[in-house]
Amino acid sequence: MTVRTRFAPSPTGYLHIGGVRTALFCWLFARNRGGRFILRIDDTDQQRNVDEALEPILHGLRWLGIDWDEGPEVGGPLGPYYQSQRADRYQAAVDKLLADGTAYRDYATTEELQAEREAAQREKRTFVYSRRFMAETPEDQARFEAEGRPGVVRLKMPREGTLVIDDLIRGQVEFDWAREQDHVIQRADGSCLYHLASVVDDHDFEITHVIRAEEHLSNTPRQIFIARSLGYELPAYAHLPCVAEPGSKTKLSKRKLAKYLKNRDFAALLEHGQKIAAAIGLESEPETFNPVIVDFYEQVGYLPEAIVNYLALLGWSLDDKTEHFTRQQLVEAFSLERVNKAPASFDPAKLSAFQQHHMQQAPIEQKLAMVLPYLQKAGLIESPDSEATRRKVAEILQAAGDRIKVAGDVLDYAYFFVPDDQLPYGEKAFEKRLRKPAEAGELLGRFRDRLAALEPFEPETLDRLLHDFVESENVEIGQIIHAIRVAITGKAVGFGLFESLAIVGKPSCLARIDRALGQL
RNA sequence: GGCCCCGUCGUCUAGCCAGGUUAGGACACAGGCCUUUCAAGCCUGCAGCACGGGUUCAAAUCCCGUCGGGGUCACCA
Repeated sequence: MTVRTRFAPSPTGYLHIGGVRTALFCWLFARNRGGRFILRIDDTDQQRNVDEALEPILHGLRWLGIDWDEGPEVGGPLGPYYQSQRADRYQAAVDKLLADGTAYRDYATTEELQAEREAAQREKRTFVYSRRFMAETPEDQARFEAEGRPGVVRLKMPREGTLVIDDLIRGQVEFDWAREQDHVIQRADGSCLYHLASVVDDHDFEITHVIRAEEHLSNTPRQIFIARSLGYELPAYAHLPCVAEPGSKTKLSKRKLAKYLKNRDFAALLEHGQKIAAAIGLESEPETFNPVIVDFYEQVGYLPEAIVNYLALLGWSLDDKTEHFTRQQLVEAFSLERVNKAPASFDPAKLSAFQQHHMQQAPIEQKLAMVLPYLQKAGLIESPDSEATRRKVAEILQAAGDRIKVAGDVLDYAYFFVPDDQLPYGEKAFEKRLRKPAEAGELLGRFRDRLAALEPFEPETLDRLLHDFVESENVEIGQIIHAIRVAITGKAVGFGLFESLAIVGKPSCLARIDRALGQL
């Protein structure tokens, strides 16, 4: 039997980090078993523009390399894959349920239902609908309709016995049928609700394993009831623990950004992103730019491999030591048996660590491709295709080594691209390294003259030059080196000074030193 | 509140099913080394079986209870 799994997002306009973890596990399981991964769009309740709201979700999944074998844009033999286009299938199911007596037409008003619910609460008993307005005969139906009552279709749930669900992750879970509600499956206007639609689609799409978040565990009895009533073979169920807030066990939510900002690591992650967004002129309001949303990571220049690796380890592990996986290794190693039951909280610091690790592994060519768009968007380079630009950026990347953690970090090195007369100086650094030390100006002036005569202008020759200089001047290297760095880069920190000077080039180095000296 | 689920360092986790480990790893944090700065790297350290009973020669592991946390209780998905 071919394994078939599905991920069923609603078109909400964004891809949530918790949602993508669910999608990833479904995908990994299908790929591990040589099966198919299906994308289904749960748009039964959508008024808005579905295509527009779906686009970021499809884009995010693609970016992460979570590809689907059937679904939007790729089609498939069992489509359509949009619930909004499958109304006839749901109607057929409702008709069958009605005919078999496992569902009924109900004419209770919202108020009447609410009254029953409150009464039950007062008497401290579990609410179950009295079925007072259940139409058992065509006569009942005619009467209720004559009264002008709106009718819906409800499930006629069993009122005794227990259900045992064999969950692949949680083991056997028991429910009392008597506590399950007669849920509405079809509204008065004929539209069908999620539970009915989901069960019908899982059957039609031949889903073998329903892998989803824990929040659906308590929905499972009614879905099993529907499936059984329709004579469907049940899929296997696997309920994943939820992805929780940083430092908590509560489900991660897009809306609680203000709360998460109290977490130091989370705040640092967002702030880092905002700095990059600002430099490339990207809007960064929380609706769209937010570490709970996958887009954020693409926008600031994370590696999809790093996100996937981190997310895979949120609730799953292979053993006691393996942490770093390639996509292929994950596919080979993944199994539902090793998924945890307890919620796993999202740790921004650990995500960053994975990003750093994967970035270190990335070849320079890949980093170059990642980084060029940022320089271009920031207006620092004209064309990313120019050979001279590529060579220069590659040199910077080489010299920067591990300092560039996300692609957007390349903007920390904007000083290699700005015109000499527009180089911004860090005020504190300039004060400390150039203005305050009494000898800094004179020393720097004399070093400038040596620099002017240097040929060739390379890291090795620069290194020798400076060491000769400090020896002949009889000063400590610390007395001059910081002054040079600030004069050339405007900053107190950066990668190797000699590489920096060589990349800036002799004419610019001299111009920048002259300008700094002029401001003392 | 009812029902369901869960509980090992601050966080992600290994170990639990088949009882015997100095309870292992990673991130974070602290200190050190390296060093022209910042990173990186290397070394060291800090820190955990929620609690209480029971079973047993022996319990993180099996059983019972308590406490704590989470999910869910829609004509949302």
